[in-house]
Amino acid sequence: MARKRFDDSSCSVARALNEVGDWWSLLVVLHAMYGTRRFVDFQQELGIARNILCDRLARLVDNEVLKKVDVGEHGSRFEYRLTEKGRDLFPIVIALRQWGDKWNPAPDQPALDLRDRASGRPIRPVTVQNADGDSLTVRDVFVRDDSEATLRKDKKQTG
Amino acid sequence: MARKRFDDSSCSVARALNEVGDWWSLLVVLHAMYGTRRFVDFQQELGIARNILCDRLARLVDNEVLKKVDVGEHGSRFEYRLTEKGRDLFPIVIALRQWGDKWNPAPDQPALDLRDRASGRPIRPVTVQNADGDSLTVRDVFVRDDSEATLRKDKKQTG
DNA sequence: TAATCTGGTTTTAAAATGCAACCCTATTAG
DNA sequence: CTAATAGGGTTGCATTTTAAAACCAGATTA
Repeated sequence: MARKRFDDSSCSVARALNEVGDWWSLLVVLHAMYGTRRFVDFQQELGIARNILCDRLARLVDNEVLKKVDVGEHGSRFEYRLTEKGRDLFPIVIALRQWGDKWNPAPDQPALDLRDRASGRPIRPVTVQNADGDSLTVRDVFVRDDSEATLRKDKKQTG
Repeated sequence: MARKRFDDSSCSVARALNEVGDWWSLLVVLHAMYGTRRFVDFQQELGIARNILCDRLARLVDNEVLKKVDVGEHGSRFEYRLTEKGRDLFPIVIALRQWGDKWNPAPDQPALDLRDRASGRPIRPVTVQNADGDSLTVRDVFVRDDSEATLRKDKKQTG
């Protein structure tokens, strides 16, 4: 049988992956962040099959990550632009890029150098931080269980 | 034909997605961060097919996101534990969770409450920051092109 | 000795993917 | 005015992946 979906999963990570967790969607979002807006440009830059690109764009529009804008200009009639929800994927995309650059660096070319437009200086590595802005590892955090405040049972859950 | 792979892509995001960008891998990593280590536990918590779990665990071990440890204890003979590379996915997983909680909140239950173990206070939203620690949007950054320092040509590239 | 647990592999059917070909509208070239 | 071309898709088909369930084998427990 076919791929399982997580639409109604109690885990928000699973629900997020349901919207942008397949092979192409996040790459489409990435290129949209770099300024790509037109169907043919996505297609050529990504090397994605046209029907798959159609499907991904439609799904991203359905999920309100992109919006489809009718621009009546010569030839190119539609543009796909990021919504606020889509732009909000920025930390995820950058964190993925940094992880890839760190652990699977391209042998020949250097890592992409992203900089703050205002200062011209490089951005920081994306980290999880506490209220004071100190970076935390997975071992530095705990889940404050909801039931902790009321009743202690049924701990294990997907998510 | 089958799924395209990005092993040799010049884009580090594509290479990262090649390792953890499918439907299950990141959920496996997520549960590993929550403490899951044994095959059967992953299988039950995720509701994943056993053959797919086998494949994902093997791929994650191949990519050095997990390591397979032989523990000769009663019954459970292997454990899958996160490597440093795997633990380094922490910001990505948390950013995904926060994005999911923000844009697709579960109707009934509240968002997972992650806290700093030391202070007991909630963690911050994961953001991209400049050198001073100020949060940046996608519009606040630019790519310092490598060729910018030498020669200005051939701008467009996957990644 | 039988039942059970762990960690798989095999089989089978349903989806997803990639490629190429086709379609329709709007623009540009001649 | 007609032909060629670009944008944005849709359709058909062969190949891969996936999911589910059945099966398997070594070690432990009953």
